[in-house]
Amino acid sequence: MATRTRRPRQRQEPLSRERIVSAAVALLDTVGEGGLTFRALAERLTTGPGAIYWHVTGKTELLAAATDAVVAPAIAGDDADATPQEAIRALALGVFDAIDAHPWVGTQLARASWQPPMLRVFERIGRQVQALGVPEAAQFTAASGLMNYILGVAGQNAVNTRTAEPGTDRTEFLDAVATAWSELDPDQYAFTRNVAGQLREHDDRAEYLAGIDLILTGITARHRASG
Amino acid sequence: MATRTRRPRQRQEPLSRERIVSAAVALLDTVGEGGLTFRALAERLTTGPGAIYWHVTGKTELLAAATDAVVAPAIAGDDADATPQEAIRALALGVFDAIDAHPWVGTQLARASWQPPMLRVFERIGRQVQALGVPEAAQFTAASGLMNYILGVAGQNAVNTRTAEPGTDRTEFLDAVATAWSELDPDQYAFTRNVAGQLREHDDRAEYLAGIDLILTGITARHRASG
DNA sequence: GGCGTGCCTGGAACATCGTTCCAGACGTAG
DNA sequence: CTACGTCTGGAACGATGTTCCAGGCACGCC
Repeated sequence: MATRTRRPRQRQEPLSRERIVSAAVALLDTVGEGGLTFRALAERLTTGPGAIYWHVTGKTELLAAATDAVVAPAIAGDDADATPQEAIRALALGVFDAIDAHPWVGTQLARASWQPPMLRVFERIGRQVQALGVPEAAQFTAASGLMNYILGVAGQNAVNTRTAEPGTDRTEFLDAVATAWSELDPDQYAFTRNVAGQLREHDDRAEYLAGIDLILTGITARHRASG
Repeated sequence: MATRTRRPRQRQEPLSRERIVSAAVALLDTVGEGGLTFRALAERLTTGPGAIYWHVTGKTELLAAATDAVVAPAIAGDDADATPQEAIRALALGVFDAIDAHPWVGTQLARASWQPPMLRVFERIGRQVQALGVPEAAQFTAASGLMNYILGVAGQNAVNTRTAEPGTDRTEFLDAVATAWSELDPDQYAFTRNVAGQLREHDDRAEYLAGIDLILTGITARHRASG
């Protein structure tokens, strides 16, 4: 009988950190944030909850790893031949699209900035801010301003997709909110009522970019010869 | 014996929604987000968990009510005689200070925008954006840009105070992060290393306001005669 | 005065979660 | 063949949000 020594356990596959993280991502994508359970994860991997803890310290680390696994590739582009503005826009869009594809990432990014994924974003933004000619003393302010805006939108997108019931479409949800807005008290909420229509029609992505541009305009306008 | 008819139950006080909410705020302030438990809350009110559910539908509503109770008074000022910029700054500072005093509010605001507290902020910001002379088509973008920035900072403040161990001071925490930054790989994280010093010295409040000003500059610069 | 009715209480119980524990299977080195 | 360290997975623990329900209390009606 041939030696079966080289088989990697005769189980299907030997359960590794990578397999766990990718199963977690799949679970999060299909069942949402609340669906990531060590028991559900164990079932998906045909094992028990205890086995997972051998490869991962806990849920916090697992979520961080899952987030990094999704965001890292999304922001990996080169800014070689692009204006600083274009590079920042591209970077911001990378984050946006990652969240759009995996809504749970929004919550996670907002909760765990200063960790690998967002730290990478911060570094990339900072370099472009430098390239923009912002004086050194103002670079931190400019970069973290952009970061905070991005994180704010991240959280909002997460909220919007979480609030919407699983079945309903995103446009239905916006429609519902817009309708609620237009029924607010005309005295107390004059402005909100007024822009309810714009909320209904607006394009998330475009609006997001417009916000980025607003900040970029502010940054460049302030640090120019005669501003 | 005098009639004891008019006494409001001879228990201490008859347990009302207000009493529950204010106990929840007190609990959140002392023990943090994770400390708000229906059991702990019941003990504080010398009752059982079940009684609370008669006045409040669940934890979500309780958190929302607690947040509103803290934020509503914090943003209740009149913008009568102030420039739009000043009014927006004052409003933003109101939110900031509320979060500073009650860190759990940050998480909550970021999670539940489009609800009473943040809706009020949105309305107030919107009016000032109007007063700024922003054309109608761009008002929604400007107002939600500001909102998203505020919500981003809200989330970050919450993260910063949550991450820091209960005992450590905030400056210690910043110091630790700054040190970690300055020990990053010089090639991969040149910019981040560079601004580590600014992170250590920076004033949260001032930095926050600077971000607001950046966006305000962007808004006004864009919508001016020859922009 | 009795007495039912409905608001409100609070303790027990349930389902589920993150996490820990541990007996044992597996492959490898001696 | 045996001993050991790696890895498994099911059971069990403590805590949580929530539901259930038997009972207490004040008030309105006879």
